[in-house]
Amino acid sequence: MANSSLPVQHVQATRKDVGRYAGVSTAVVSYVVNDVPNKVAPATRERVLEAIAVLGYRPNAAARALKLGSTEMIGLVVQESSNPYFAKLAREVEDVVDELGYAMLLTNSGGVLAKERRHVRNFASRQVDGVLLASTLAEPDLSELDAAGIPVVLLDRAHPLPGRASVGVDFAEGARTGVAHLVEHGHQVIGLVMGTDSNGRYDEREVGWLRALREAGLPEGPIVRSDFTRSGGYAAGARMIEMANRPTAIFVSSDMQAIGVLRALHEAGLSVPEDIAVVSFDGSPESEYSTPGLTTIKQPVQAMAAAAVKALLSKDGPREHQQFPTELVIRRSCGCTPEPGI
Amino acid sequence: MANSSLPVQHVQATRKDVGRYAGVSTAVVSYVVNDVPNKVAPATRERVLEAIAVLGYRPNAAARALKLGSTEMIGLVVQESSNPYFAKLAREVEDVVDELGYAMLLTNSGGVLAKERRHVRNFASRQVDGVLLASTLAEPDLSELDAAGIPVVLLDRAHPLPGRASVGVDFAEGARTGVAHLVEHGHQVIGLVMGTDSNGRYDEREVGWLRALREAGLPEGPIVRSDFTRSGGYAAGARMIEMANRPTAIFVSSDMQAIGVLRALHEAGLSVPEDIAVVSFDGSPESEYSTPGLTTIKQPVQAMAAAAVKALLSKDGPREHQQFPTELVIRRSCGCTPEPGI
DNA sequence: CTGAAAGCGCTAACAT
DNA sequence: ATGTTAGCGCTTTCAG
Repeated sequence: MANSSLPVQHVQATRKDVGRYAGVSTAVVSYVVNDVPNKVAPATRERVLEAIAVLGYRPNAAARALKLGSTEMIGLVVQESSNPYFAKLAREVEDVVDELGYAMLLTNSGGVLAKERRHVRNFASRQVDGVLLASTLAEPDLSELDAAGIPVVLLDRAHPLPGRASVGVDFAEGARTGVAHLVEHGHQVIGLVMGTDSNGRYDEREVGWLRALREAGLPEGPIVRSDFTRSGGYAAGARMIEMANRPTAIFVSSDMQAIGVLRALHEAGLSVPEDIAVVSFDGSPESEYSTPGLTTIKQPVQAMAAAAVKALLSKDGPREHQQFPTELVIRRSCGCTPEPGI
Repeated sequence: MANSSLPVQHVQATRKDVGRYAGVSTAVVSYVVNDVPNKVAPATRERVLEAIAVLGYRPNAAARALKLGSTEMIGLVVQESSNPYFAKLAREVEDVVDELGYAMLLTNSGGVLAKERRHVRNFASRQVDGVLLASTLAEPDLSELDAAGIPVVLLDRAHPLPGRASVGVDFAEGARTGVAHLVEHGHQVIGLVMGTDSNGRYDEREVGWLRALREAGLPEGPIVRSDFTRSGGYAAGARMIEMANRPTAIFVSSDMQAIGVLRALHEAGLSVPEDIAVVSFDGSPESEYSTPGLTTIKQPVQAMAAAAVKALLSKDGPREHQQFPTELVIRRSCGCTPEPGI
C-alpha cells in the first residue's frame, strides 16, 4: 500500500537545491539535465543525478519555456472531437507529437468562427510552438498566429491556400471515384447526402459527385443536406426515400451520416444494397462494423497527421498544400457483397 | 484577400513596449490586462488599451505561469482517445475546463503502466494545475503528482481509493440491472463478454452479471474475454456462438465490443434479439445507431466530467469517491422492440 | 493612481 | 570541467 498518508512535500526542489545538495553550480545541473555532452565530469554527473533523485527534482517547464521561447506544445483545433473522424485525427496527431516530446492541447470549435478564433488566440497566448487547424472556414483567421510568429498548418483542406501549409485529400476525386463505382453497379439515379453548407464554402465532394454523373451521362440525382452527424444522416435518409425520383443509390459525404442513412433505410424496410446502395466518405473504423459494412472512400488519416505535424514542426517546413490519395474500400453497402469476414 | 504577403512582425510586443507606447510603467499595463479594479484611471486605461491594440500585444502565458505557479492547464490521460467512450469523456472535459479558462492537454496511455507514468510525469513537469486520470490500474502511480503538489482525480473508478478524489459509476450495479433485464425477458442462459483482464483488477461488471444470475437462481453462463474494441467484440461473439451451452442472451461489457458482437451474430445468420438478445454497457452514441439499436447501461459522462473537473480545480475539492447512477436505456437488442423512431 | 524593483526557475554565454 | 551571471516576461509589494 503506497499512499496511506497524504502528500506533504509540496515544496518543489529547484535546480538551486540540486546544485547545493550535489555541491555544484546551477549551470552544471542544467548541463546534466539537458544531457549536454562533454560538459560535465562523470563523477560530478553521478552526484547530480543522485541529488535529483533524492530531492525528487523535476524541471519547471514554464521557466524553460520562458527562457527558450518554446513550450514544446502544439495546439489542435477541430470542430468536434467526439466525432469519430476527428477523434481519430486527434489520436494520430497525439501519437506523433508525443513521439517528438511535444504535448497536445485540444479544443473544439464547433465550426463556429468566433470560437475558433478564440481558441487560436488562446493558443497564441500560451506560446504553443504551432497550431494544427481543422477549420471549416475557407479563410480562417490566422492573423493572430502570424503576428505571434506561430506556424500553422491547415487540416482537411481540399485546396491550397496561398502561402499556407496544409494537408488534405482530393475530396472531389475521392467522391467521383465512389460515385463512379456506383455507376459501374448500373445505377442510374444516384442521390447525394451532403453536409450542411459550411460557411459558404462549396464542398468538393458535391463537385465529385456531379462530375461522376456527368462522365456517365447520368442526370443529377436528388440532393439532401444535413448535419455531419448520425442523426443528420438519419433525417437525410428519411427525406431521401420520400423524394419523387427516389434514387437506387446514395453517395453520403461522411461515414457518420451514412450510419444514420442506413438506419433510416432499415426502418423503412429497405435493404442495403438490394433496394438502395450506399457509398460514403472517410473510412472511419465504424464503417467496418455497420450493417451492412459501408463501402467508403478512405482518407489516410495517419499519414496526413504525420505530414501535418512534420510540416508544422520542422523549421521552414513546406508552405504548400500536400494532397493525399483516397482509397475506395469495398464492403457490402455498394452491392459488391464480399465475403462477410472482417 | 488578407494574407498575400507572409508574416513579418515576428517580434512579439511585451508589456514593456506597451508601457513605453502608452507612457506608463509595466505595472500599470499589468493592472489593466488583469482587470485589477480601482487601480488605474479610466483615461490611462484607455491609453493602455489602445497601445495593446496597436502593438498587437499578447500576454506571455509562460512568463505568467512561471510567476504565478499556475499554467491554467489540466492534463487528461485516457487509454485510447479514439475509443468513442473516451472521446466523449475528453470532449466533455474540454468543454468544462474551457469554460473555466483552462486548456486541456490530452494523452493516451494505451493502458500501459509505463506510458501512463511517463505522461503523468510529463504533466507534472509542465506544471499543469491538475490531472484527470482514467487509469486502468487499480493502484496508479501518483507519487510524482503528490510530490509536485498537483491534484489528481481518478476517472472511471468503481471503488474509492482512500484519500483520493475519484468519480465513477457503480459498475456492478449497472451490470446487474442490465442482466436482470435480460432475466425478465425470460432468458435462462446468459453469457458474458468481458474485457481482457485489466492489470489484475477484477472487473465489477463481471460481479454484477454474476449477482443478477444468482438472484435469479440461474447458473453461470459462458464467459468470453476480449479486447475493449469492435474487433475484440467480433471475435468474442464468434466464440460465444460456438460454445457448448450457447446462451440465448449476452451481456457485453462495452458498447464498442457489442458492435462487434452484433456483427458476428449477424454473419452467423443469427437475429438479435430473436435468436440471441444483447445488452451492453456505456451508452455511447453509436449504440443508438447499430442494427438493432443496443439496449445499454448508460453512464452519465457529462455529469461525471463536470464533477471531476470541479473536484480537481476547486481548492480543497472533495477527496472522496463520487458515485454516479447508471441508466438502463432500452432499445431493440434486448427484445423490447420499441417503436423504431430515433 | 502610478512607478521601481525583486524574483519566479531556467539557459547559455562568458569567465575561470 | 565548473562557476557566475544576465536576462526571458510577468506579477506584486512597497513607495511615492
